[in-house]
Amino acid sequence: MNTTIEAVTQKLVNNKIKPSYPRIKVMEYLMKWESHPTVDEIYSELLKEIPTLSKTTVYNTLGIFLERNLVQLINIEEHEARFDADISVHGHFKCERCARIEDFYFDESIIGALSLQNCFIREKHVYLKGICSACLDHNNAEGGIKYDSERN
Amino acid sequence: MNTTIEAVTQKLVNNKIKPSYPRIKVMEYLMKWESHPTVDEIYSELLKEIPTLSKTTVYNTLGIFLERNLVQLINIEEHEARFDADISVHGHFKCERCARIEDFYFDESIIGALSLQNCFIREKHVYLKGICSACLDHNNAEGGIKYDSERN
DNA sequence: GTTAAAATAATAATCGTTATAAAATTATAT
DNA sequence: ATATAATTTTATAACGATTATTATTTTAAC
Repeated sequence: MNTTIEAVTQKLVNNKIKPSYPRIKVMEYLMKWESHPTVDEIYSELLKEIPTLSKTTVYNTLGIFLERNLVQLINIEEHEARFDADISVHGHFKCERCARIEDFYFDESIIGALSLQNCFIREKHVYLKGICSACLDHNNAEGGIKYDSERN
Repeated sequence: MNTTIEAVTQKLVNNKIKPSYPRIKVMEYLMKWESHPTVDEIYSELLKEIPTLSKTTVYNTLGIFLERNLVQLINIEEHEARFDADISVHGHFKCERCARIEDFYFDESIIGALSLQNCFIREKHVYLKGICSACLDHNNAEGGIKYDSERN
């Protein structure tokens, strides 16, 4: 993914968003670090580069990006909005132990079937919670709780 | 589904939850009306029958039910926790127009595949947003916006 | 350069939820 | 039965993420 200032600027301009410095930086951050950051993470990280930045601006900016469908809102935990610049339909797995969020991909035709015929579907969200393989390994090494690891 | 007081009481007792009146009523409400209510909906509805009820009790009760895995938390809209007494893996479709939430079922083996090998998966959540068929019909009758209705 | 529009920042308000502490209820032991 | 302890419920306050409001700054138009 091209995350140069020019490319990000172009992306904003293409979507009729005036490419102000804060906007460029927020988008750049989302594209560069695909960590599904919270507002606070974005804010405190960018504050290092933009000392005058306010959290309101981050909220406003993300609101615009959502409206224009440049990012998607990830709603895994109540009271913790996260943002993803990858707007393709994909799933998120959150590890309850290390809190990391992993992307995963699937054939999106599998959902939205059956009873939902004749609906207009705008958004598809899939998320899982559990313990990631790395944390399972640690847990097992320490002789912790026994979890059934899932094999597909 | 059996939603008599006795059956609900039994359900709580089986899960080592003391079957107090508020708890029975909250569970009964969730089982009877499969509308995925918010805390406020549960609270204001039950207040009619239990005038001394406090919202804290509803929160506490739902918290216990979540812990014991008697209900699941539905996280479709930020700032609007909803609860579902159907803990089977199934999806929710929320109509952006009429706000109704429809259940839908799918083969759960389809998610959690691929990259998530060796993870322990505790929860699977799938939700969609869009316009339901009824609202699409109204919209079309009124000559509103054109949506592509989805046919699977 | 001056004026108008837009974006940003600072501040306050809102609202769902959680925490705390008091009151009421229920269970236990004598 | 009654006193005591434990649990549950209630009332109240606190919290924190988000939103609204207003002022300030920046950008664009003339």
